[in-house]
Amino acid sequence: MDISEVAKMSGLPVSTIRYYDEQGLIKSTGRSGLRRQFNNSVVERLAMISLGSSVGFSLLEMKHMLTEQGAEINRELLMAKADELDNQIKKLVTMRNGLRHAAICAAPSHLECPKFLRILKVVSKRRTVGHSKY
Amino acid sequence: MDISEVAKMSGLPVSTIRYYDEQGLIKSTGRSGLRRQFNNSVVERLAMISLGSSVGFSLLEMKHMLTEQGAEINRELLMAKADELDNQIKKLVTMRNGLRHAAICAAPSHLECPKFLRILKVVSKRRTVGHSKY
DNA sequence: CTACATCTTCAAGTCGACTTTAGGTCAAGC
DNA sequence: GCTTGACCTAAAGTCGACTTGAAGATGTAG
Repeated sequence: MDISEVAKMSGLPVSTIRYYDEQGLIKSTGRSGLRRQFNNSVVERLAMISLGSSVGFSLLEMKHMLTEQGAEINRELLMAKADELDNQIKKLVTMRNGLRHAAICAAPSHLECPKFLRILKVVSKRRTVGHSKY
Repeated sequence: MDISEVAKMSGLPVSTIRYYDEQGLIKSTGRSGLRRQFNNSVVERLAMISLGSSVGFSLLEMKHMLTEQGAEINRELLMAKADELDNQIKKLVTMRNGLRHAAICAAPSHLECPKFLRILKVVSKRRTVGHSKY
């Protein structure tokens, strides 16, 4: 299938798909003339990449996670990434609860509300989901 | 307090603090000579900003959420952002479960595992936490 | 009073993740 | 056989979030 078909099915711009190809995140099955050809599986792979980046993984990280033929190291990596996500989820929940509270709180400024301030104590310093080896 | 003191207390680089000041995310209480002076409250504000960006909010979004003197519109905004986080949390949980499963799954490639593929169906198209008005 | 550590500004540089642009290729339909 | 539309590459541009660098000002210790 042609790249525009992939674009339609995945909802991603053609330019992005080409970019992911260049970066080695996806592979075409070959060329027809100079046109890249893809099979259906690339659509799932793209969905996975989109999900990954939506939760804060870099393209490089996604590349490592999506290597073909599950190697040992890969499974460990996946577990490690899952743990990172657990951490991240805690932060999100903290922030969400904080926001909901702030929205109904009577304190003049959110930063003057003790309940709101308490949530800040939970925060660690990491800015993104993953900074580990991969 | 001097900027380097703020840096020490917040764990952020001086350059970042100056940058946030330029961007209007924080305010100094004034200058002593040409040196910015800050009071303790800026440390909580910085913690809040860090938390926000760690969960995917842009600096501009954080700026809107942290305006002083809770205006009506602000509380609505906070609720809206909390809802966005709820969405985001669902995605994180989905991804985490998917990763954990993939790590123990027997399928040769994760993308061949039906359970793993199922999680992809949950995915929406949003890449970041917020693309709303603010 | 002078040295110097610490601040200042402003401009330019970096990085990831793309997008845009310019110029070129090719299969298909008229 | 020529036009057209979908594709191609390579290079440059963009955007957010900072960092770095150069050159200058200032508070404080000796």
